[in-house]
Amino acid sequence: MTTIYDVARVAEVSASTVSRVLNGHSSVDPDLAARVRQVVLDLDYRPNAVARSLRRQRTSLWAVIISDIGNPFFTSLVRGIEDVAQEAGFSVVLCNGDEDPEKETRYVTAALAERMAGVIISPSGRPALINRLTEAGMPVVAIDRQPHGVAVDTVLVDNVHGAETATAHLIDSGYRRIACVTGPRRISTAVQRLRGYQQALRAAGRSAPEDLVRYADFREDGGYRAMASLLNAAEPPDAVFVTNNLMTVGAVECLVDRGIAVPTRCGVVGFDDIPWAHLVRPSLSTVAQPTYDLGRAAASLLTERIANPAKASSTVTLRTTLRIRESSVRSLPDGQPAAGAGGPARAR
Amino acid sequence: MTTIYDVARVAEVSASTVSRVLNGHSSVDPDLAARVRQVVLDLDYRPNAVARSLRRQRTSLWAVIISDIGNPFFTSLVRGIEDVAQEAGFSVVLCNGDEDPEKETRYVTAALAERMAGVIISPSGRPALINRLTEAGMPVVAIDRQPHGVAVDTVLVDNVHGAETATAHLIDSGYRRIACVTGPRRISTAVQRLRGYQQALRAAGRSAPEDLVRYADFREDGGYRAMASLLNAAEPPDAVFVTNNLMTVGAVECLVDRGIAVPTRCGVVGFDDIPWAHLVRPSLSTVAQPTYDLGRAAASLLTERIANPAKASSTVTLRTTLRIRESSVRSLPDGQPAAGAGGPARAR
DNA sequence: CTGTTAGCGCGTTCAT
DNA sequence: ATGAACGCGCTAACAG
Repeated sequence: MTTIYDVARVAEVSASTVSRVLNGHSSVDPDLAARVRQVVLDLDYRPNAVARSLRRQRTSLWAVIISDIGNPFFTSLVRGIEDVAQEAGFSVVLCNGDEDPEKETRYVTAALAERMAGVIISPSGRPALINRLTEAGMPVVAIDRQPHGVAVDTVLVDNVHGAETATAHLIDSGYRRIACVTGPRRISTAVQRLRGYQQALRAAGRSAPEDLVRYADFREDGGYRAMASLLNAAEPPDAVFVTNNLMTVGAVECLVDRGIAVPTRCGVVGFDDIPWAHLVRPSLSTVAQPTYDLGRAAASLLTERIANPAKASSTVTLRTTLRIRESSVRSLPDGQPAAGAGGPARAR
Repeated sequence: MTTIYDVARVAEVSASTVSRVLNGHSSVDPDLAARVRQVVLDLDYRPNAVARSLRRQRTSLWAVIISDIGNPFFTSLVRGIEDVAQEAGFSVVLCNGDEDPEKETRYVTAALAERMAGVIISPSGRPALINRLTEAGMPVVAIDRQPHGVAVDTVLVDNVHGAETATAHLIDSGYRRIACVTGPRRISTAVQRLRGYQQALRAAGRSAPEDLVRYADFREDGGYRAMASLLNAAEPPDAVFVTNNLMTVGAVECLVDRGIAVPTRCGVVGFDDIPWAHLVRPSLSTVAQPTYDLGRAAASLLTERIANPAKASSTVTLRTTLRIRESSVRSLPDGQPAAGAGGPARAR
């Protein structure tokens, strides 16, 4: 492997000069610089990033620790992060936390050990992990989920408001026993979306009975089981608000398996879009998140934090959008079956 | 940040001893070792992986450069890789090549600069990239796609056979004008699956007319446009074999938009499963790949290659499985509409 | 079994 | 504007 000394020798300059040419921190005689650059090309010299990192005490790598690589919500997020990172001269490495605290811990450890430049994480619960990062002086941005009791830059959506809007829409559509399938109590997102659901019911003068609420794990199977449990109740719901995309898929599967027609016998609104939502029959009404922009916002916060480690931490909240499709509209005022945006004759 | 010297000083030993205790390469007096370990805990000492990598001239990171993080085919693959990597003591960083040669190049450069321990890549075409890696002595495994003219460990599925089976199934179902939507000519996977399609037609004594073949980009939009182009032909097909999952989704969308009933007026078989295939109506027949095992196989090859850089390169080929669902079965022998595995009353 | 010494490849002083 | 010297933190070679 060719080193900076090989380049220096062939170009007949010192290693310092080569370093200066490559990093442009100090001015170098143009002729020398040209000679160096030519030799770099000739020898196909590639600076050793490991040595550079050791010397500079920082790398140009960001760790993005997401909680489930299989969830399409995160893929768009990652694109947003990557685009900003590249502009700022960082490379992004993805770490699949997999909603598994142990895996997540391993990746946090790795990010620390590799002295990465920063971390963007959607924490699956434990505030201790975030603390380990911040205490080590690692620039951190939390995304999608609000860590408890830790001052850290955070990017969220208006979970309460989004859930409220979705639930209000179900009420307006004429559903009367509206259930909610939400995520683990330790995850802020699950709690906030449940709260929005409850507020909407109260605002409409309804009670928010606990027997219509289920706590699952944000996964497909969890959604399926929660829905099954709701349907087995003495008085089953006639609509359900599900607080993430994978659980929504599970809930719909359950309804299909039991032959319960959507939206006629049971209305459904999910949180997070799912890909190919338009291919699913009935097409699913969802609270859509600006995932790409969430990624961009997180990345921007991280670059700022890296540039200025002392600045006060901030929270950015982005707006959600209710996308009404078929699964939540029982009928139009004139009595015809609904065909909302994204309906059978969906526009491309 | 506490260093190995801090630990050495407090434990009243030399830095070498601390290193030996931590790495276990050489035996150390049990009492000393215990003392060192205690100090490590007390000080919360974390070895600097950057310094270690510089000194050892290798890291414990694998780069996994996948061609599209949004394609669920890869997510399961990644899990397989991660599981094996962890057993072997490596961490996996994911790089999203995004079917974009420029991005891919950047990540290959980064993997080289960071002196990563190895690379698993699904190359989006350019053999030059693989060459850059191997010439630099980087252990490499190609996955999903066969690089041209480069001797490198590779993990594939039996693309020709899988495509042949799928096409034969369409023939057996009574379709007569069977089209094929395949991927870019530069990607081996696209070529092989097309060849399987052609072989099946010839084996059935049919010609394989070029006007029923379309080359697209392995993405949803490409599949949509290819299908549209087929339907605009003078003699449109009555069935289509699509060589990857995202294009299959696009093709079905196109059929839905034009009101062409599947499988009645047009049969469809795709390659690669798609998630929630069971929620899509009609449910899609596909050639399923053992994605998790593909990942495991690639990771195993990489560990072997790292352990023995001189060994001859090998190719592992895994079998695919045809999953017949609704989209490819026009009717049962008795004339009733089909309800295959994964049909409306799908078993969980 | 342990400590001393050296050097991985760079970037950054400090002189000149 | 340039070069010499040093050290980032660690592990491997060598002595003892």
